[in-house]
Amino acid sequence: MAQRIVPDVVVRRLTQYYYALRNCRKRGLEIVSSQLLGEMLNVTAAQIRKDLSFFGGFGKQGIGYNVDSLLDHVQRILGLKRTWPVALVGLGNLGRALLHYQGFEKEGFKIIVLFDSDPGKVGTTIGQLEILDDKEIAQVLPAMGVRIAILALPPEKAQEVADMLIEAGVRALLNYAPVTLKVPEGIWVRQMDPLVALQSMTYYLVSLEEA
Amino acid sequence: MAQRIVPDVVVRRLTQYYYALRNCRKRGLEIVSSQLLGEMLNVTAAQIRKDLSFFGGFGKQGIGYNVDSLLDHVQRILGLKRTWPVALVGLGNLGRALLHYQGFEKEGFKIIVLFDSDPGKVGTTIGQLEILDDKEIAQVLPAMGVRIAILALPPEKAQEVADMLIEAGVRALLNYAPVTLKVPEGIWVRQMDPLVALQSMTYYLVSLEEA
DNA sequence: TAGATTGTTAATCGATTAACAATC
DNA sequence: TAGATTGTTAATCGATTAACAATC
Repeated sequence: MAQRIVPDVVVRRLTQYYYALRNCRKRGLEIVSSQLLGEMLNVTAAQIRKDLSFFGGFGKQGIGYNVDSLLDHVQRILGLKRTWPVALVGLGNLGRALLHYQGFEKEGFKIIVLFDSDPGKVGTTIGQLEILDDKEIAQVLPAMGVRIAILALPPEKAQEVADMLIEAGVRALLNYAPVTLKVPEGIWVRQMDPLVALQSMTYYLVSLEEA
Repeated sequence: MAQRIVPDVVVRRLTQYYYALRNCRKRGLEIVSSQLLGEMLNVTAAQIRKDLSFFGGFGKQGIGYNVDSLLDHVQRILGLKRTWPVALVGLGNLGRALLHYQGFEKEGFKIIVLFDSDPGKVGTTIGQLEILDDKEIAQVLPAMGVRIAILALPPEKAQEVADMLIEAGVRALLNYAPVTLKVPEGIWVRQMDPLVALQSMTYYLVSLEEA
């Protein structure tokens, strides 16, 4: 069956369903209805059923969804049933904090290679990993099968490094640099910019004061 | 004139316009058209005009928008013409990296108070700031007029701390903990979860392989 | 004046919600 | 069987885009 095109907003919600379902499992629930799942996530039951129907019929009429089975399907759809090797570029304060964050590995994202441009850092080792020079990306990365990179570097360097990474086979970028990256079709970028997030909330704080 | 209700998606795009306009100014542009702005941001010119029209008419027919003037308007609308005091909760690796990040202060967000629950950290000082105990939030925060808090703490504690912060006057939460916070109407949360971001990209990586 | 570009209205598109037949 | 809940279609809602009169 030809896969319909799935809106990105649905894919993003699917990650929420994934966490909600794990929560159900932790609570010992065997069956969950779209109703209950919706209450957990503040979305309508209809939306959950609609979203899931993009990928198949996973429930039973009159019953609901088997938590384990649906969780398994969602994991498979999102590609979470494997370990993804990840490149981390930039080992300043933020980069090092990300490297030490346990959550990535717990969820199957394993940082296997580090890059930085600072000659003072290149060649040094953190844990098991040596910091390589940015310039080596083209040389070492393709053989590693890395499709995901985390960018934790200054905004001036972000575009240049992104270009090199994409050239070396990376297809998904988690970008902490406050820059809108220009990437070709077929490359995915998620922006992790705390300033943008704050600056869109201050709008509401102002209108709060005025009210 | 009664302010029409502005969709959140418009507010978020406004932050993008803000950065694009700064870019224009840096490049020495005096005037910019919706066309050019759109090209810089990969949105249509019509959308930019529509978005701006929520707030007023800032351009001149036949000419375009004055960069300085529009930038000024956008800053005012977003509440970026002042300094916002910020509370930071959680001083693990991530919290400390955020504290040392220069970008916040440059953009007018000043971290003025630190909280943590670890007795080993409470009472110690980073830079000018002493780390206070989470339990003191209710006591010290209200007098400070802090409306914005950054949460960089373990998921188990996030909801509890969020509740205390809101009780103490916080209205906007930048949440790095991988938890969907339950907050009352009128409180804004932006989720900064790298795992969710990665997990929604792997979906596309999988379909890439299958293609 | 002629050309350009805004601000706004109308048309289109897509996403969300409601409704309900199918069925467990 | 009666009650519950899915999967799907149709209705609604909202956001984006196109078009164009106004006007610089």
